[in-house]
Amino acid sequence: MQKEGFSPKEIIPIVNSVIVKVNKIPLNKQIAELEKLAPELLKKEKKERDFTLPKLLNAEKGKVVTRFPPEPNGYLHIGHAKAAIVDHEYARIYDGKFILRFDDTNPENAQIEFYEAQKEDLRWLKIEWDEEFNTSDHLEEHYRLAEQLIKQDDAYICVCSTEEIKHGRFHGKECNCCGNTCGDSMDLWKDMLNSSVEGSILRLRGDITCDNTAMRDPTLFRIIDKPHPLHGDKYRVWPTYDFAGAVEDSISGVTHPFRTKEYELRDECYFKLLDLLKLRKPHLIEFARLSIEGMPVSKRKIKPLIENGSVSGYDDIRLPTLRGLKKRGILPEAIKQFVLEQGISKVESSVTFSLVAAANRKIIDPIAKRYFFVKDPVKLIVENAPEKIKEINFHPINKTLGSRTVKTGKTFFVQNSDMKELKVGDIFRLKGLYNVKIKEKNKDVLTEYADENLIPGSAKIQWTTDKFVEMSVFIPHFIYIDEKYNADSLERADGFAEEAVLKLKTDEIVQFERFGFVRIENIDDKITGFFAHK
RNA sequence: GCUCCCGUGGUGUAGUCCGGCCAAUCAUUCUGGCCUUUCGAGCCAGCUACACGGGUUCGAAUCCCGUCGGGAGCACCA
Repeated sequence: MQKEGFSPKEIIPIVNSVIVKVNKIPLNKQIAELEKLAPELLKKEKKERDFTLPKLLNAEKGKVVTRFPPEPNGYLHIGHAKAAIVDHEYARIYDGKFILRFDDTNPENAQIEFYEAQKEDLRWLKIEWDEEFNTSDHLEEHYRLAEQLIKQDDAYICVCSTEEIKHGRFHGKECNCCGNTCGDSMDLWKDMLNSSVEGSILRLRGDITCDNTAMRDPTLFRIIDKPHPLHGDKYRVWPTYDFAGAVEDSISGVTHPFRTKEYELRDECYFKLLDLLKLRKPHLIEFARLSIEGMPVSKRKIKPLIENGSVSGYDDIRLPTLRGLKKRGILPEAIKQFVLEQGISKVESSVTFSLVAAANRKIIDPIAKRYFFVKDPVKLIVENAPEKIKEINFHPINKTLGSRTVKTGKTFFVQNSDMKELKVGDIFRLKGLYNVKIKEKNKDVLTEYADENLIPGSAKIQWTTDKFVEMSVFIPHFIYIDEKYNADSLERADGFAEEAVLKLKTDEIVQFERFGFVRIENIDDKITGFFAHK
């Protein structure tokens, strides 16, 4: 508009006067007029939102490299899944490379079993990596770079106590070690590596008065005299996260490293280190941690529960670990969908589990077989019951799932809660079978056969015959409420399932009609269910 | 205390960089209806949001200043 010589200032008054005129016309005439002039403006079309991740800055097809850098110190949870999925997804979108890197530079944390366990978790998520390595395998290179920093006098050895260092950093005061020359530091560094000196650390010469406290001469290397799960006693000087993370991202060619936003303050340190080392600088991106309401992710909260037996282990269905989610019948595809829906914003938020459930339901509803499970069963007798051999489909729409055949007599079991809703004289339908009329409600419920025609609006409830299978379904609830462990977080629903569930195998996810989606597990020949969601 | 990040309906999220196409997206939840031999799915409708206060501008969710609220960091843990 301005290009054509008009300015908004000139046009706005004209527009305003026209609006006044148009508004004087009755609404229905306005609509009629618009219908003639531009009918397309009257339709409001629904926009579809796609859940692809936003474009990456400085990204070129074929040249994007991402990485997922877990510390092998536990099983992966939904938070890891977010990082891994985002990393993996970007590499895929840009035809790039995705690296799995174990950040195992603290022998006190790294544990041998978790290298493989985490890979299993990733494979279950259907995440494949193009390259895999351990940061601990690059230690010699880290040492070389450390020495480079010392030679440049950009780092120095500090032998002060933790307390002194803390104090100095807090008040922005240098310690005496800061005056160490590069010669001094190099000698002390060699001592760290080769002798049994204790307590020395290598510190970056940052800025002890910097507003960003992460820059107040952060620790780059420290001594940890503990055998490493992969390298044993070979090394005792280990890089900290600040050093190892920056260096590894750079030298392994990562172009777009992602991390959670609690590291944001360390960005400055990250880039300063790479500057001093004359290494390539990747494009760092931070996002908020992902947390699900009532399902804590932190080890601080989960570990005690495992140790005191409040939960069965890291695969407890109340936990947001990948193993826990798997156990309750959440599919990896649903987790991926859920994560991508959340995107990579920096807003700290707590998401309801129903978003996970919705994603999962969308996938399993069309393919999950339906079965009858009767919670808190009561006996139901049908007078004049015709003996039937009835074939009932496993799915209302998806006929390829087949059917089962049930032989019925006059004894059934139905849910106590359903019977409470009905009174003597009511007619309801044994779902898939026929109608019955309630005659008496005592300990058992006495009914009589009441025709087979469908009665619109009547209750249709699930049932079993007297050939039932006793089983329990475990239902998870919030494990933490207001920062407190919820002792009622695991509910057990006991009841009778129809005989056909005996043919189910471990890991099958079915729907118990009017109950919910349940993953089946055969434990010691006893069939058990784990509740996923409604 | 200091520094940094964040603030869009009940819950998430798009839009914020680069002001106008935003009487604000999509999902989920909830409510009502339709449909259905499930309380599931599907379909339709509805509710509810730019934290607050100033400023800049013809025009602000978007830019500036301030306030408030939430989070993070101030580790020899990542």
